[in-house]
Amino acid sequence: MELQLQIKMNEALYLRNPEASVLGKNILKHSIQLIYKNGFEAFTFKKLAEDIGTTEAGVYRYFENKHNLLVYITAWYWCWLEYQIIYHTNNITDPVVKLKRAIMLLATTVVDDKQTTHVNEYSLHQIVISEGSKAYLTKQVGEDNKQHFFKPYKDLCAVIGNIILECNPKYKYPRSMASTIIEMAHIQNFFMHNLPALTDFAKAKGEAEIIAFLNDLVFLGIKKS
Amino acid sequence: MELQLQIKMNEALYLRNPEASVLGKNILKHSIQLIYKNGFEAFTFKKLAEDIGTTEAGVYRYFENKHNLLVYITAWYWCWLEYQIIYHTNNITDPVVKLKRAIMLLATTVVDDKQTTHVNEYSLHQIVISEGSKAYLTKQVGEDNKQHFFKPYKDLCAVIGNIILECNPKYKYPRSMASTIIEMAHIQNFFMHNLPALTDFAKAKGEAEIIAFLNDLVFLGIKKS
DNA sequence: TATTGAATAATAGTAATACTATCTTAAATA
DNA sequence: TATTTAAGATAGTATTACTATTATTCAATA
Repeated sequence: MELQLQIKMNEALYLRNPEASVLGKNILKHSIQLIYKNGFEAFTFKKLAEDIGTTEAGVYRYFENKHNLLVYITAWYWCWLEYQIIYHTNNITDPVVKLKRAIMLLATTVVDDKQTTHVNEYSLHQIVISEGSKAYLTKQVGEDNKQHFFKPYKDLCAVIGNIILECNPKYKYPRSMASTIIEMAHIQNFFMHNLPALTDFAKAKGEAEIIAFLNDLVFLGIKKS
Repeated sequence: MELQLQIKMNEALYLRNPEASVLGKNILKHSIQLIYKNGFEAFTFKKLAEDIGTTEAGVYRYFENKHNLLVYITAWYWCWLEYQIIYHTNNITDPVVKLKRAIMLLATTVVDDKQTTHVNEYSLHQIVISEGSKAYLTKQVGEDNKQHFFKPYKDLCAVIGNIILECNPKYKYPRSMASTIIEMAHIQNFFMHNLPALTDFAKAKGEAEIIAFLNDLVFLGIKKS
């Protein structure tokens, strides 16, 4: 049996649902490829269209602009990751073990998930690391937020925040700690690979060390006194 | 006596030293104004030139492109901040007090420094919060790093990392902890103002709470066991 | 079978962006 | 005074980020 994991996205993010047609799925697949390869700045709908074998106008029928497409694919990633975390912590009772598992999932290089043929999760994870924050670091963040573009990120943050509260119901900053873990899992990874002087991690065994650092940070930080 | 604080910047960042001429200083001043007001995406050399009363070509004689200008002004900020931290922790002997002071300086809204007439530190601080990471979140980060564009950030990180080591010489992640503090001082501030669900801070007494959170994070994290 | 409609393809066009080039003038310096 | 240097003025180009229009395909419905 093969389950098709379908993620329901905010309709305000697109003009036409990209997961509901062949062209739409191609737009997602090739966007992820191109942004991963050349970065978001160099990414244009024209290049994307050429890559797919359609026209610029074709892409514009799905997404208003490339910013919304970036928000879409990062939001998709947060949804997917929340699902992964809930799935992999499902019947764990100890919240400490749960939180450790969540941190591991956040900080580990993702392997491509065959359930979603039109999304390469590995590339998408790398995009979230390098380009993810550009989705909200804009002047329109307020407008975008009103349209609930960032709900998937907030939901993930809430899930992790709640595990933190399970560990220590008296901890005062569960959501800030959660967003710190999420951001740092990515930023420390980026620094390790690109600006290693900002970290204490060797590229070789990098990920394990990032996880150790985050575990240290969290469990010492939220410890009951 | 008025001391003129002169910050010596990496020469690879500019074509002509902007701090050495009236036009150059105007470019810095008005860039900061415009980027603060409209964001980096909407910022163009044409608009900047119009704002100053010069021509696009005039601006291009100082900076190769707007990316380098962003790197320049953020690097300037890191230099300035490092100076502030060193100045304000100068004759403090207790490293814990030192570190607290540094965190406060990192997380507090900056007041404009009258010593530097062509740089509005308040606006620049806001730019570093909202646009700062775009300086390194690019495909050229490797190239830029080879030219030492990010040295000021690394130096600041090293200064804070060393204070951390003074507090606990055995702590394993001084640099990652330092970059975490720096990044989080800004990101939590951004989230608090724009995506408050990702934090536990009320806009009202916000900054004090961010400082409390960071202190918590750091001092529990680096405590000798 | 004919008709409709939805998705897509093909083409064209525009304003703005991110530059480069060249020429002139004005000021500073040797 | 001659010469270098900075700045101003103007023009031009390829690319980007769109919008608009028309034509084609194909499947569902009357």
